[in-house]
Amino acid sequence: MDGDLLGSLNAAQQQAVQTLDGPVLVLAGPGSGKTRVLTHRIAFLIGPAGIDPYNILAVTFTNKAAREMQARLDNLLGAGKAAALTVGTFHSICARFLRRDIVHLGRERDFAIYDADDQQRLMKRVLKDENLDEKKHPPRAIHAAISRAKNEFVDPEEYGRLGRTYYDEVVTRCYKRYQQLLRESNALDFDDLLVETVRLFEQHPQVLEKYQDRYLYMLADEYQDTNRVQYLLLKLLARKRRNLFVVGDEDQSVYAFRGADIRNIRYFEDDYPDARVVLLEQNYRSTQSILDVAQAVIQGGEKRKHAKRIWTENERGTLVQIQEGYDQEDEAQQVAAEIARLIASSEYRPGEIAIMYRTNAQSRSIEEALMARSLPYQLVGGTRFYERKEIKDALAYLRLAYNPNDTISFSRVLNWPGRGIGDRSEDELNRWAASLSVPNYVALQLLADEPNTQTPFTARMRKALLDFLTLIDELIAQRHQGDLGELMDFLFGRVGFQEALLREYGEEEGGERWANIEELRNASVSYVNLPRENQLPIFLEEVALVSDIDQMKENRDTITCITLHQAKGLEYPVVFLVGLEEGLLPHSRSLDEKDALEEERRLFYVGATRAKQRLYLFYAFRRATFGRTNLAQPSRFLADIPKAMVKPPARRATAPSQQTSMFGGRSSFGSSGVGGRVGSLPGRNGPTRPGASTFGASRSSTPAPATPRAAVFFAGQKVSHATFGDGVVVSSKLVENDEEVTVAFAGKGVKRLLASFANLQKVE
DNA sequence: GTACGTTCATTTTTT
DNA sequence: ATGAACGTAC
Repeated sequence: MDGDLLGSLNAAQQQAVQTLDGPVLVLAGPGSGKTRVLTHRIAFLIGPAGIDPYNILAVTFTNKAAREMQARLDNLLGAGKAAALTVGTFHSICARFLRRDIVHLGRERDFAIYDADDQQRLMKRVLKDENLDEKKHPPRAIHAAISRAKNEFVDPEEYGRLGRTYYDEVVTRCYKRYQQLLRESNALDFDDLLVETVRLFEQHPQVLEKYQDRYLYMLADEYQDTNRVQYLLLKLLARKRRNLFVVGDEDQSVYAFRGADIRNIRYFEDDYPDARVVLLEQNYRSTQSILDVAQAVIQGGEKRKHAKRIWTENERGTLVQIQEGYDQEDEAQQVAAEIARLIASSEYRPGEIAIMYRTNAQSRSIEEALMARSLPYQLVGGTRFYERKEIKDALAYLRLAYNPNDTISFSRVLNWPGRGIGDRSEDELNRWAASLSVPNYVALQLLADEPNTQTPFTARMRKALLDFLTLIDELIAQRHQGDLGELMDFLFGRVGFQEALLREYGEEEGGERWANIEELRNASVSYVNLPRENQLPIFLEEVALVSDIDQMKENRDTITCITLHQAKGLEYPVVFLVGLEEGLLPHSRSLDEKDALEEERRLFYVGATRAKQRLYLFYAFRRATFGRTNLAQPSRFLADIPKAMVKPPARRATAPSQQTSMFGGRSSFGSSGVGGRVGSLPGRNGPTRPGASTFGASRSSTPAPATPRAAVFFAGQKVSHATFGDGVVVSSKLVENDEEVTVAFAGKGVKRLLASFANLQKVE
């Protein structure tokens, strides 16, 4: 890390870092070192300015970014110097505030945090309670409306006042019931974490003042992605001292769907007319070629208020490459082939390469292609660890041990593993508890304490329910008696977790799921040093608030497969953007809204500017969605890239009689037909000769009909040689009944060998 | 109350 | 294509 604090910064960065008091708005382009500016500013405050880190609050976009910032500060200042700094996402910071002060709102500290899945379940319960048809009122849609309202800081009453239509009325009713159930369960959903914090500050000025007096300096990253509630939070906290330092980039705003509002940048300038505005326009990350392409795409859109002039002193570098695949498998295949080539030539390591896509569903074909070549990769996103059913079930028990009134967790494990409590019993319990207006757990306690009360349960139902109550109470007792790990051991043994999984899923899958549970058990060891009472709550909170990107393993040397959204803030020497087609990027759901379309464009921009040295843009000629294949049109954003900015297309080894060149027959992207190229179907035109050209390595399983023999080796294949040892095939071509293989040997350099002669052994 | 079969929706993007 | 959700049969 940098030796001195300021020497390594340019003039604009220094200006931002050294501003001591007052509001600062930093408008920073991609790769302009804004993370460094934030970190160095904190270091500047703690060091030269002599501010106690206890008095600084930094909001990052992900928990991963928070951890990295702490690590950098340790490097700059010395380990532990910045330990008292408050740094994290809005959500984790608010959760912390609320644990401390939610009692001012007349609520309990031990609240549960509901994630997307919990929210969904709760929503279904609401629709049931309100006698609404799920078909007619999709829980997702209603919940989305509620979430939007919360992000705008609109409560159910106001929502009702604003509403005009029947649908508004339905949402209002659901919103009210939803909040009521949350309250009964002593739970907050993600949005509530922020909303309730603002409410706390507004209703209890003395609490707000406590925080205002503590946080003398505040910093926020990715400011363009803040929503109204987050904006209010910053505004309230900064009102007294006005030392608010925000960093953002309008061109990278890609979270409007969850309420992010670019206008917050303008509001900042309105709220603080004296704000110092710093522009960071120099890019240190990408080559000129990559920046040219990114700029061409972003400038093809609407006019922006703070149009920055991004520039770089970096070299021109390799030209950006646009490439068509026949379908998603071929696209993935070509990507994998090119990656294999880059790795084989020792130019790049797997960890320096990323593949980015619009939707998680696209990862599948990519994964398969990488797997087929034994290329190491990691998938960010998809089904997350903490969203697996068995994990959620285990967590539900743990949550009940902390907060037995948590309705969603309660109903989740009430009859898992099966203990004779069916839908009938559950419905009766729900209704009975509702009639007493108490949570289910409390209702069960009443049932146990007063055996003579009139209840709707048969003797058998009663026994099953009371057994469940005993189980919960044992868990609660155990939580006070031992460490988190011991609680888990007790839980798994008591409910027969492993047996239940094996019974339900069989030997193989059940075994895998149990292995996941063991992994969860392992995670508990990192909490053993905390005071016993804090282990469970802190564990549950972290589990609820970690994101996928936080889980990313940085030290592993693997190719990263990631959505464009999650890729924000990251950088890689080599980036592949795949699926650049109409309907995918821009996504079909954003086609009829101008703002949404512009957001898609920015997403493209974000993806392209992740690349440091090499950028590949891929699209497919046809693509399967929902099991149906359709012809695809190249993304309209590709049409904004002048031809001179991209590398002339690589000629495929399987060149059909007609052209395969992607520009052929078309004046530009986006328009004109795609006809005449069905002939480029790989595998139909004879054998593929792996490695014969950059993108020719499409290995088709279709047998080669008319060639003497097929190639045995392909780019990326690991081989071993008697003299040279282990190596990786760079390329291979067929020469007069033999195969000429170019191999990169570890430590021995690149050799050209004849397969018949060299006795190369395939490894794996 | 489970076990199997059929249907249906699912794909934006996430703290 | 795949999995969740619902239905009918034991």
